Amino acid sequence: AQYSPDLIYEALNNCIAHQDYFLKGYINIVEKDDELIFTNLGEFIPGSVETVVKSDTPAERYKNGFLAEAMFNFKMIQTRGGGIKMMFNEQRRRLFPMPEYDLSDQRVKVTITGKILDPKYAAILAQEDSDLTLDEIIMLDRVQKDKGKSLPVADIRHLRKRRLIEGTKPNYFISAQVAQKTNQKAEYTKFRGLDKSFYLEMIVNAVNQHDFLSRKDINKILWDKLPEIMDDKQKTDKIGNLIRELRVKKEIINTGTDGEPKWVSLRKINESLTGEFTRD
DNA sequence: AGTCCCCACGGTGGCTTGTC
DNA sequence: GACAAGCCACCGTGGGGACT
Repeated sequence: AQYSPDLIYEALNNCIAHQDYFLKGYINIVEKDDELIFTNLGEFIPGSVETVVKSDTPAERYKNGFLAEAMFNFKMIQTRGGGIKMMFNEQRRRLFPMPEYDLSDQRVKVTITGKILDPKYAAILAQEDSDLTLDEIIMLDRVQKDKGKSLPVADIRHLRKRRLIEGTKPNYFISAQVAQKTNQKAEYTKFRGLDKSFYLEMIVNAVNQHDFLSRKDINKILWDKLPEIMDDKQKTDKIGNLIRELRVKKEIINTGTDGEPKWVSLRKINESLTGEFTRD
């Protein structure tokens, strides 16, 4: 990728000379796909990254020589000697995800991603009239990384109020506002999914068009229409719930077995019955 | 015969949203 | 702020097919 072995060695040398908040010890730098992962045994003195980023403490107080130097050497930042907050701002400038800190197990682990994860996240950062605070960007970063699962309720409320995110737990996603501004409407629809009534109608129509449909058939019909953010399990559950709803409403009925279902349209059965009567 | 897997089915609890 | 409604995820149970 973009980081050469020479740069890594140089960074390592500089790291050892420039540890401020890291205890001396073994420093590991791993380059993986488009990520750089720094690991260093020791304690993170400021306590939490949050306090550093959110406080208005002068940058130099929380300067982290090791990381800043390494990032400079990796050409990830433009100037030497920045603090932790600057790292966040640099990632912001490049429309990349925020640095990921893991402070568990008596070590400091920082993951810097060097690529755009969610185009909508990048688009919202790139907006010229964007008035986002760094806090908000960090929140949005959580949404692009884990659909906001790790965000406290207050943050979710805030983002929703600002119309930066939509969706409901556990499927938050970055809002349509951005999608419209950046001509990503089709992409947005794929993410948001469609009305439930649309899915129900699709099943009913499909069942009407065939003698019967297996569960696999129904899966195949709906799978690509469901939001991209859903994983396989969620899609399976979702379709199961849809089928269940139609069954309860007596729109469809399973004429097969549980193991090998054959879903048929009840309306169609009724029509064919009355049809036979009227024909003769 | 035993095991594994898929799925239906009914039930339920958590969460969000809308309404009053 | 209370309440209902809707949606989602998960559970246990059990039938049935495929495979060994």
